Amino acid sequence: MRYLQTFRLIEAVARAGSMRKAAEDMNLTASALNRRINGFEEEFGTELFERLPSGVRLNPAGELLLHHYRATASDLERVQGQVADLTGERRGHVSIACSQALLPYFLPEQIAIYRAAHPGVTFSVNIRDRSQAEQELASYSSDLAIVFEPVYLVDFEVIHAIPQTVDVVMRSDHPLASHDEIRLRDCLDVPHVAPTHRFGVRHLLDFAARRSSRHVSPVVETESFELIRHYVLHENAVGFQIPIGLRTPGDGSLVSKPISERDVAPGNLILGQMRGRTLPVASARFAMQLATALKDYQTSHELTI
Amino acid sequence: MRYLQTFRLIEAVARAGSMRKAAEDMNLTASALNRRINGFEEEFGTELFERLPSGVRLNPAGELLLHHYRATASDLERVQGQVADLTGERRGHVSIACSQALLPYFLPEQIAIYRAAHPGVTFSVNIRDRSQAEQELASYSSDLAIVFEPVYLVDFEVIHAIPQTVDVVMRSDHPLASHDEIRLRDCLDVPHVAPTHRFGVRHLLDFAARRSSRHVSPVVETESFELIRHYVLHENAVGFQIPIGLRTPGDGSLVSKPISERDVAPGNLILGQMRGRTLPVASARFAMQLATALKDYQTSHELTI
DNA sequence: TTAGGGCGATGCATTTTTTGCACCGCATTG
DNA sequence: CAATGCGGTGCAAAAAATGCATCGCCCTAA
Repeated sequence: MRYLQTFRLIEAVARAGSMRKAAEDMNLTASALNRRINGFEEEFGTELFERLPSGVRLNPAGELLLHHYRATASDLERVQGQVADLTGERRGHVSIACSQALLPYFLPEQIAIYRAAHPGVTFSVNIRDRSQAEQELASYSSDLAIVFEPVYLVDFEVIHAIPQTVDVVMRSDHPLASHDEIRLRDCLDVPHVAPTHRFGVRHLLDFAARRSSRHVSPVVETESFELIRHYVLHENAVGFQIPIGLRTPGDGSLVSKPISERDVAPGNLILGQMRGRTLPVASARFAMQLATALKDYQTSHELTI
Repeated sequence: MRYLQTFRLIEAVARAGSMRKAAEDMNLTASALNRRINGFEEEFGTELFERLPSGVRLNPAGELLLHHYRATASDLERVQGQVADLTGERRGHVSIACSQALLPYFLPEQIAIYRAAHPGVTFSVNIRDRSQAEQELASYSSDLAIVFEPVYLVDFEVIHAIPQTVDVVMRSDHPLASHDEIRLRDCLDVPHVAPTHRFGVRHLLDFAARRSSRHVSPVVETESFELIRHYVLHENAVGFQIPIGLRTPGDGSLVSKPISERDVAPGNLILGQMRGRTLPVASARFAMQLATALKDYQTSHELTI
C-alpha cells in the first residue's frame, strides 16, 4: 500500500540510524527522504527522531508511532487475507517463531498438511529462543510462537499448551538405555550434552539439579538440538531434549527415555500469540490446526506411556 | 493526517451512497474522487463498492476495510494523545454515548471535574439508547458508553457497573408519596408516565408487570426523561426513572422513592467500552474517574437507604 | 416510446506535490 | 586543519492529483 510509504521510510530510518543510509536502502535521495520525514513530523505535531551529530535515533514519540504503524500494517494484512478469503481462494502468509524442537518432525508435517489444503498460503519459520519469540510477537514480526517454558508471558496469549517431559537421548548401547526408570543423578554422573541456559530444557534441568545439590556440567554445551542428537552417537554420552523433537531412528541406533518425573517435572510446550491481537485468517486457522495436532499428540503420547 | 485522506473519502462515499454526493461533501470534483477510489481499489486488489445504477454501495470487502480504517484512525488518536502526554500538557478528546439519566447531574459534574484538572481535553456527549450505544462503540464513534441494562453485550466490555433501582417520581402531594414502601401495582393503578420500550427502565417495568399479569399502560409514553419529570407536576401522575438522574429539587415539589424490590429487581447501570480496544489516554483516565465516581455514588447511596 | 436527469467513467490541460541535484553549515575525526 | 559524514535547503524537473468537459449507461416519468 503506497499510502503507508512514509511509515516504511520512518521504519527504515529508525533501522539504519541515519537518513542517508536509509535513503540508499529505500532507493531515494537523502533530500527527498529528509523532507518526507520533516514534513510528516510537522503534520504529526512532534519530532519523531532525535537529531544527533552522527545521525538520528527514534525518540519515545517515534517509538510509539512506529508501534502504531506495525499494528496497523499487521491489521491491514489480516484484512487483505480476509478479503482474499471472501473472493474464493485462501491466500496469506503465516509467520512462526518457534523452538528448535519443532523443526525436525512436528512443524514440517503440520505445514505440509495445511499447504495441501491451502496452496495459496506461504509460511516463514524462524528459530527463536523463548525470550526472543515473545519479542517477535510483540513487534508483529511473527504471528505465532511455539516455545518450551516461556519466560515472561506478558503480552503472550496462550492458545494451547501441552506438558512435555525432559527426555534423555543416548545410543542404544549406553548403560542407561536398559534402565526402567532414569534418574537425574544417573545422567549427571555420566558425560552429558545439554543446551545452553537460554533454553527451557536446560532451565528445568538446572532447577532440578539445584534441588539435589548437583550441577549440570555438560561436556558439550550447545545451542543446536541437532548437534546434541548427533554428538551422543560419537562419545556415547547422554543428551537432553523434549520428546516432540525426537523420534527413534529406523536403525535403532538412538533411544530416548523420559527422566523420572520425581526428579524433573514436565515443562509446558506452549503455542501462543500476541495478547489481544486479531490474527490474519490463515494464521488463525493454522493455529487452530496446531492446537488440535498438539492435543492429538498429547493423547497418543499418553497412551504409549 | 493527510495520508488517511483516501480512507476518509471512502467513508464519505459509503455514507453518501454516491460518489458525486460524497465529492460535494468533501469539496472535491466527482472525477477526482472517482479516480482516487478506483486507484485505491486497483492498488488494494479488490473492488470496495458495488456499482449500482443509482450509485454505489459498500461490498463486504469494503466493509472490512472501512472497519480497519476506523480501528486504525482510533488507534492513531490514542497514539497522538500519548505523545501529547509525553510532552507535558494533556490533550485529547473523549466521546461518550450515554443514557439520558446521566445528563442532568452525573456527567456534567464529572466532566467539569476532569476539565478542571485537564483543560486541554474536550468532550462530546451523545444521547443514545442502549442498543445504539453499543453500535457507537463498535464503529469507534464513541470511546465510552454509560447505559442502563445494555442489550447484547457482544463487543461490550464492562468497566464498572452499579445497581440502580427503578424509582417512582411524583409530586409531593401525590397519595403514594406518603407510603413507606411503594408497590408496582400501586403505580399501575394510578395514571403513570413511562419511557418507551427502547429504554432499560421500561424493560424492567414490563418484565415485572408481566409477572403479576399486569400491563404498563402509561397515559404519556415518551423518549424524554425530562418530560417525565415535568409532566408529573401537572397531571399529578407518577413517573419512573433511575435515581442517578434524580435529585429532589429545593422547593420540595417533587419526590422520588424506589419501587419495592419485591416487585422490580434493580437493573445495572454500566460503564463500558469496546471489547479489547485500547482507549486514548484521556478517555482511559476519564473512564477511571467515572468508575471511581460511580463506586462512590453507590456507597453513599447505600448509606441513605 | 422517448426525453431527461443522475450516475460512474475517461481524455486532457492545469495545478499541486514530490523528487533529484547541487550546495550549505555543522560536528567529529584523523 | 583538511576530510568526512551528517541533516537541512533552494531550485528546477518530474510525477501525481485535480478540475473541466464529455461520454455511455440505466432508471424514471411524461
